[in-house]
Amino acid sequence: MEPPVITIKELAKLLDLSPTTVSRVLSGNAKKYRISESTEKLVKKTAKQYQYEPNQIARNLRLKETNTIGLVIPDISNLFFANLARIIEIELRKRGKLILLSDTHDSSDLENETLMFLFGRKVDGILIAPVGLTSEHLRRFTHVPMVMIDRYFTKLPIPYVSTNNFEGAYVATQYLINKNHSKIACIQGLVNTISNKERVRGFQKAIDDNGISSEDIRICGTDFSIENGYNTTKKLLKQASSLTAIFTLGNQIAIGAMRAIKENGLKIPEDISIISFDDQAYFDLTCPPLTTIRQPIDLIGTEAVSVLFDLMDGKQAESKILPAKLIERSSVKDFNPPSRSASADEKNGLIPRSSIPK
Amino acid sequence: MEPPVITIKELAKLLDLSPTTVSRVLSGNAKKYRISESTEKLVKKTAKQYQYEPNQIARNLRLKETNTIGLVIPDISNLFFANLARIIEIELRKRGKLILLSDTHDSSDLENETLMFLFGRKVDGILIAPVGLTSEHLRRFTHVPMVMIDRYFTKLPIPYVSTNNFEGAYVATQYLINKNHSKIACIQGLVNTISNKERVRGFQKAIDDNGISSEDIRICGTDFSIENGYNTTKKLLKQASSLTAIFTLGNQIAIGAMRAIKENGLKIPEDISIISFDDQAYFDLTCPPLTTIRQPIDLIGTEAVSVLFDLMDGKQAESKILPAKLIERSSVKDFNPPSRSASADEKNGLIPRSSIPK
DNA sequence: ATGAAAGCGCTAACAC
DNA sequence: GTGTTAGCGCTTTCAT
Repeated sequence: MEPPVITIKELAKLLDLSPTTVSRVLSGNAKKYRISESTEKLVKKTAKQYQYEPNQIARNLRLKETNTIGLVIPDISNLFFANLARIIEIELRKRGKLILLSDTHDSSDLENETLMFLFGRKVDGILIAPVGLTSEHLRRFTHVPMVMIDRYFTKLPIPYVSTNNFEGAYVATQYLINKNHSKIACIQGLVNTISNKERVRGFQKAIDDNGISSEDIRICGTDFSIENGYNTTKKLLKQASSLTAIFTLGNQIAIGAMRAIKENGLKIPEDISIISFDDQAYFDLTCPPLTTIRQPIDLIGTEAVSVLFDLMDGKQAESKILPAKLIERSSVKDFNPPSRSASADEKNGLIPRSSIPK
Repeated sequence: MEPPVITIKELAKLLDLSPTTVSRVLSGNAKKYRISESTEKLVKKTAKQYQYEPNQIARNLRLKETNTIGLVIPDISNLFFANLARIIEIELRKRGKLILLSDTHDSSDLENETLMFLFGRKVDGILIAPVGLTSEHLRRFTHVPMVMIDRYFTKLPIPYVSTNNFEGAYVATQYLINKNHSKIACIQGLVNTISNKERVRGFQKAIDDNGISSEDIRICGTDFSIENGYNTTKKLLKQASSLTAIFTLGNQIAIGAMRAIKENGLKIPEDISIISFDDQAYFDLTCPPLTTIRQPIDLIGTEAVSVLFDLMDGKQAESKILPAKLIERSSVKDFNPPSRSASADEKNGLIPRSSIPK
């Protein structure tokens, strides 16, 4: 199992040339340095023959660039980030960059550690969806080209690309209200992250604009996980019996919420309506198909990469807030009592929520 | 925007010490070289003060190890791989390694290119779910520690960790047959990959073992995408009107298939039953909840990393085939004509498939 | 208890 | 057209 590695020096000796010449040919600068065609050919042929592959580490050290971009995200198994990672990978590959991936599991400590690592690796740039709870540790890295995606901090001199979370949440909430819901729970994600805060703000604004009493609504939940969606919904169903609709602030929260609702023998939307932030491919197949606010994931990815490259080129880089879009399916019913027909749950001996008086 | 980078040399000058001493302290070898406690403390303090962070590139060049593992997968936005990536990330982080991620989009060319890149980056090891169509290009990299996950080649001297695809598919098919299905279509993934071939083999074996005529079954489809699931199902529904069950060989294929079935106004499982390879978190929420064959994703990830580290330690490394598990939900009905009740589709003017005679 | 010097593999001034 | 040399930042013999 002999590693068949050949260096430029060895190649040079083999060819009875200097490493310089070999290097020049192999990095495509033969013309520029007027290397004779015969040597150029010979070098290339021999390199191929010996399967020469440049040692990028040495190259990086010399050139002070690594063609590597750090991608730092909170959870690669969340389809939102997985999809984002995919589009980013495509964009970066086009530009000849490789991804150094780090999953922070929503831990600021891991994030900080990771950034130190990436910094040590001399990545050319960083694309980060920060955990979002603290921002100060990011300041140390403002000298490396960095753009924040999804989650961000406005007070940092670091550009960002994200969804218009406020507007998306406002639209979702208004949609619920238009369908005559007023007893609404909002199950939020990681509490102090900006995307969460903006969504909550949008929710709250719509509630206020419509003159709905703050006693009618609930804002609860702790993070973007399935478990949070599940546990919070379970609690809500136990406590707030008059609830008619739930707004989940993330795709995984929605899964957990739907699971809890189902387990409790309730029907969506007959007994309780649900709408979620962040659309995913399978939401048209759930029971029932889920009404959502879709984020422009591909656009976020391409824009983020584009902004990062502007930054690396020393150009001016502007933050971008991209619009979200309501995808209407059938998980929200027009809550207009009295209900037209008894739901299937009566068979299970459960009191259908739709018959509970306001 | 001055990059606050300080090197060991500068630190040494500042401290009026040699780079050697500084290096020794900073790499935790103060004791070993009997550095005086006072200098040790001073060095550490100053390093911290100046936020010294070792240049890993230089370190790598010298040490010939990068603490980086290449992770090569066909599609990071496929939840199977996203989940795999997550568990692998966790395991590698425990061991102080970073991930160089590459998405090959099921292209052997990209895969080959990527491997060259990774090789040039001198990754310590490679975890790869190869595209799986060709294997020869992998031979060039047999000198770097590598383990294949999910897809693999038995003829290569490279260990692998995967699911027992044959058995899983056999169980799924037998399950269908036990429910009295015989007109079954199998929508496959990327045709020549081993995971696909093994699943098809399991399907075929169950068919044969039960004496079902090959004319009753269909094996079609091209790859693991949602689109393939959708298009193939559309075609099947048009052509094979007597079909009673579909076995999809991947989670994304299942999404596409369900979407096509739904679009055609058919009901699962009343009109057509469906079972899928590769369970995902949301499959208990689809309409109806999907019966699946679950792969032990976490185990695949931890085992793969463990085998890779054995390899890197020069130890013997064994391939592993892990068991799959049937998750029974409600997308397969007992196909026992005559049907008990007319389905809802009659309202739409559609002839329910369940009433089509064998 | 500490330092000098060499070298990892590459590229780029600066020769000629 | 091609070669010499130096150096990227680090670690590690070998010295003292």
